[in-house]
Amino acid sequence: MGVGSEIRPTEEVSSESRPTLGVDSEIRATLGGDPRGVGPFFQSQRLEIYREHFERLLEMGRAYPTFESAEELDAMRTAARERKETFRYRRPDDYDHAAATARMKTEEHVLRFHMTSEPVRVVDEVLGEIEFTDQHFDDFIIRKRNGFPTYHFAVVVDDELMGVTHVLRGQEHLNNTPRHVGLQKALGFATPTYAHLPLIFNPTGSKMSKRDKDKAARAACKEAGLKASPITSIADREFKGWLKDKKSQLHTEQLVELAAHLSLELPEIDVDDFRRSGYLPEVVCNFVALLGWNPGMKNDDGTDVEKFDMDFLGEHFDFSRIGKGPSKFDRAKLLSFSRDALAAMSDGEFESCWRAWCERYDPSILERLGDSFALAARAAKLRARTLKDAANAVRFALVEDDAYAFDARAVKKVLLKNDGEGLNVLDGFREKLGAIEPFEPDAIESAVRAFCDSREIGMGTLAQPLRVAVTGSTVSPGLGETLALLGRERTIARIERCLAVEHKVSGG
RNA sequence: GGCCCCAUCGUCUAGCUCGGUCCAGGACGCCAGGUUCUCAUCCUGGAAACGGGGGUUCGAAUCCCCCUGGGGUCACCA
Repeated sequence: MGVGSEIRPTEEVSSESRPTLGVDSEIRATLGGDPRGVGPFFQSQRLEIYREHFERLLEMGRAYPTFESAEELDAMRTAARERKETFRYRRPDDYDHAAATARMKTEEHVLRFHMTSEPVRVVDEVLGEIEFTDQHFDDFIIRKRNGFPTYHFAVVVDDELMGVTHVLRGQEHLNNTPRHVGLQKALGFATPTYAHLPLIFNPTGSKMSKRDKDKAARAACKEAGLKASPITSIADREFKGWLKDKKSQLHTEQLVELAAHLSLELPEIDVDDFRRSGYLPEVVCNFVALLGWNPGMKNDDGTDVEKFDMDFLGEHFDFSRIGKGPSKFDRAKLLSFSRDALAAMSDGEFESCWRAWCERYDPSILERLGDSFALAARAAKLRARTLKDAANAVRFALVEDDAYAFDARAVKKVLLKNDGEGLNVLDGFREKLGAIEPFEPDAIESAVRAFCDSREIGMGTLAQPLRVAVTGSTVSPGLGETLALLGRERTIARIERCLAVEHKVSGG
């Protein structure tokens, strides 16, 4: 969801960027820097800026070089674990700064920040005051062997230079805060206001992560026993590497294609995933805001205020009402919010939203519906939980007239029962079809009603056989809408096909 | 394991700051009815929670302590 992430000016920003509530596009638009002089936004281009601050820290003795290899550090960690101790890198008591800085001129090294043992008090807007006392601070790395700053160093410098006053991030960053504060103090920077937001979990209880999509896809691939890449957009070699490395990620486009190939529903994680799944952006915003925050207001009918827009959020949002505990992402409730929002739209609004979604994600729907799209939108609106889901309501109209199957139970119950009463009624009504004018929902329903009245039968006695005849199932939108959507020709064709096919069944 | 954070129905939460109006309210989901040509919608009703134990108090969901539970974090990732 991007909530736990920070948008950092890293080397990887362009490939790994996540559109987070529209912020990303702005940042990308100014990658080279902006009029305030805060850019450039590529770490490689900022190295000179960082270098200056590394120097300062080095001079005041708060930064120092260390020369252990990654393997040596690993060994030290393992040894510490065996002694049941937490591994902490601390500057040796006999550390000789002059010697070390001389040595760093010729040897590969990393730079570490020397944390003092002075307690760090963090004032967090949602958690309150937290004191990180113990001497458990370690001297963390601020510059890697390759000369690039680590995240901890980069955030602190970048935030200062960008004039960042408020840092909102996931609670997973809470333990990093004393490091950042320590760095800020050493560098003489101001400490921004911190607000650590509660984490969001999957219904299973695991942390919601952008890697979840890869995880799901990987599991499906293994399930299917796939050894080689099934699609051209993923090179075989890349595919195999991805299968093996649990931390690797494919591009969204590749994942989407792979999921389609496996008929797998990818979990929605990024804002874009939700859009693809047919959720309105404003609904997602509303829902996510409600995870961990609550306006604490009542509606006139005594229910809680839960549905609101960005304006409301802008006016009422405040840190003090943010929950402290993590929350699980409840798909069912999101779906409910989504359905309500779609249903609350005018027919016209829904039609254009759905059309836009189809254009972007499934143009074939547009082609198949053609001029009937508006009618289909009307039929689908009340039945759609998401824009993606909308097509299901009118699925019957998307297939060829002889390509849908008749549900066996429906046929038995609706058409064949009572010596084929359904088929007889259907046959009787078929003749009336030519006379309905215009062939639109209201007129069609009137005709159905009139026919039933004249025969003194209930609406259902005709409606259900008709529905099964033209859709193959007992479920569809209102009868008028269903028939109108197909049009007169197709309706008649479908009824005739049904009568022909079922004749054999009932005869046998 | 060390450190840090958290703890009300299955889920999201209101209530906790200023203890009594809370035998705990709402929403989603679930169950049972009703309306309707099916589905969906809509309406009515229902089951469902203050993790446990100690305090403080006339009185605790609300304050304090302990336990338990959940989570986060311990990288030359961000």
